[in-house]
Amino acid sequence: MEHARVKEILNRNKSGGNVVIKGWLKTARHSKGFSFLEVSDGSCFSGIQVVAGEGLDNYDTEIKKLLTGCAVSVSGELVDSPGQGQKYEIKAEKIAVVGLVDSDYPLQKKRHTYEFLRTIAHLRPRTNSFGAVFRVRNAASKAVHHFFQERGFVYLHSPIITASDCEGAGEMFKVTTLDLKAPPRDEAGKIDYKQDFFGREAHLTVSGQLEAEIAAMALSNVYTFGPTFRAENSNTSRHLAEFWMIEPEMAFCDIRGDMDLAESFLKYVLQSVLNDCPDDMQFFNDRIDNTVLATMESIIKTPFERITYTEAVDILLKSGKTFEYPVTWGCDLQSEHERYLTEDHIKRPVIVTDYPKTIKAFYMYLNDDDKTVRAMDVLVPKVGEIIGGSQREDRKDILLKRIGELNLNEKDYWWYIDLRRYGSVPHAGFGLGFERIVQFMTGMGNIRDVIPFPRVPGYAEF
RNA sequence: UCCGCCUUAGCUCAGCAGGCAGAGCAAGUGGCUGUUAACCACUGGGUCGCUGGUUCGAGUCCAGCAGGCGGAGCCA
Repeated sequence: MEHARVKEILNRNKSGGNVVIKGWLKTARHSKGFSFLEVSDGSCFSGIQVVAGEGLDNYDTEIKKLLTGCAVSVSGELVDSPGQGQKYEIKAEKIAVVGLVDSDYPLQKKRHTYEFLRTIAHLRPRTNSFGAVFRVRNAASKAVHHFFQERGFVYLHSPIITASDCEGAGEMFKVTTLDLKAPPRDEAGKIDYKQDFFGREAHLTVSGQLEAEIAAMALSNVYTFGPTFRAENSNTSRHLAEFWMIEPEMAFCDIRGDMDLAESFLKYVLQSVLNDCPDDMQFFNDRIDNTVLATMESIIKTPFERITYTEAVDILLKSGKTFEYPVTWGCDLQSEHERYLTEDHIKRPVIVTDYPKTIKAFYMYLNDDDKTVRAMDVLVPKVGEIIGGSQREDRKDILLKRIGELNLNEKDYWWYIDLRRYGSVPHAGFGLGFERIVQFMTGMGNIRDVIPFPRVPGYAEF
């Protein structure tokens, strides 16, 4: 008899019949003559209570000794539970002990700190919190693909190793097979990367955007969703050295279409997670952050505010608030500014557009004022910037001028410039850190707790 | 990288005025016929982060280092 998942059993509309489940004990309560075992298989937030009586042939030898964490296979009858707190329970007819635990099993029935659980990342998926996090992460991931697939976007696998050092977004990890103790040198005494694996310097990708633009110029609408690496020495609750990024790119699209896509994307993913993981989301709302459900629902319902950078600066100047970093037109918006805009002033997500060209990347579309570019940042309460995007500069002469102004080397961008020579069209896209959105939905304070195995400066265990 | 706080049993934490190292949970043993972080009793469990200093005496005071956390910068 094939075994059932706990989720399916709990969703049944009536008890009765024989079931087989396999899972791990969340807790075991032993009394004289019988035991209650709560078995979880990760299929949903809740486990199911198993009642084991002393009539079982291995009751004295095995069942009585079961501890939290033991793996079991249970077959029995699904019955209505007379106790409080659960609809059904399983009256065990046979319990096979599949895997015992040593007595130093670190997970207990009480609350653990997230700091401690990070040190046992191989066991933390078994906790309520992390089970819920990973199910929500999965649901969000599924929603990302569904959203784009339903709209005819092509999933593009952009490279993880890149030899172009022109991506320009942050510090990169080097990829090499050279002997670091004695690398080959050229005549000037510099490391000779011609002898390296790729015949040139190579790095882990910091963005798939430029490759996504290539694909968009043929397939019209594409998206990437893959691992991304930043070698920055960032020690914060919002940064990882390895994270997952989503980058859609649309041909024949301007900044307005980009904003529309970003807004419907966020709403879609949030709604999908609410639909797929109601119990997990209820848990986050009850135990982690009692505003997550209300915030998500209001984001889904309310149109996002849209303001320009210039308007944002005005709002900040007129706010009467003193910020640690003073606001002037031309400065980059700091976390405190973004938070004031989205949390205090507008009180919902806001898309800020048309930033000064001096604080944005070379590839963003230059406005007619010659001062601002068609960039857009989506700011949400609590997290701040969750999406950053832009309409891309599709005019070759202006792109070349911008590359010159920023003292970049045209040669490094030869293929990117080529795209502006061969059938160039207006196009736009954005980037989104996947963990940021999972953080936002779950209310988890530290980004290290929404990815199974976090990589941060000084730490890559597991 | 900068600023601040923290580090005592497997976990969460007390401890003070510088004078024998504590509790709850977990684990072990026993008890209990419906539990829900079950309950009751008993037992075992410690390099008080590391190094140095002050002192008759340091978990406690001082310095340095390491690790963790929070905030900031960089950024998604």
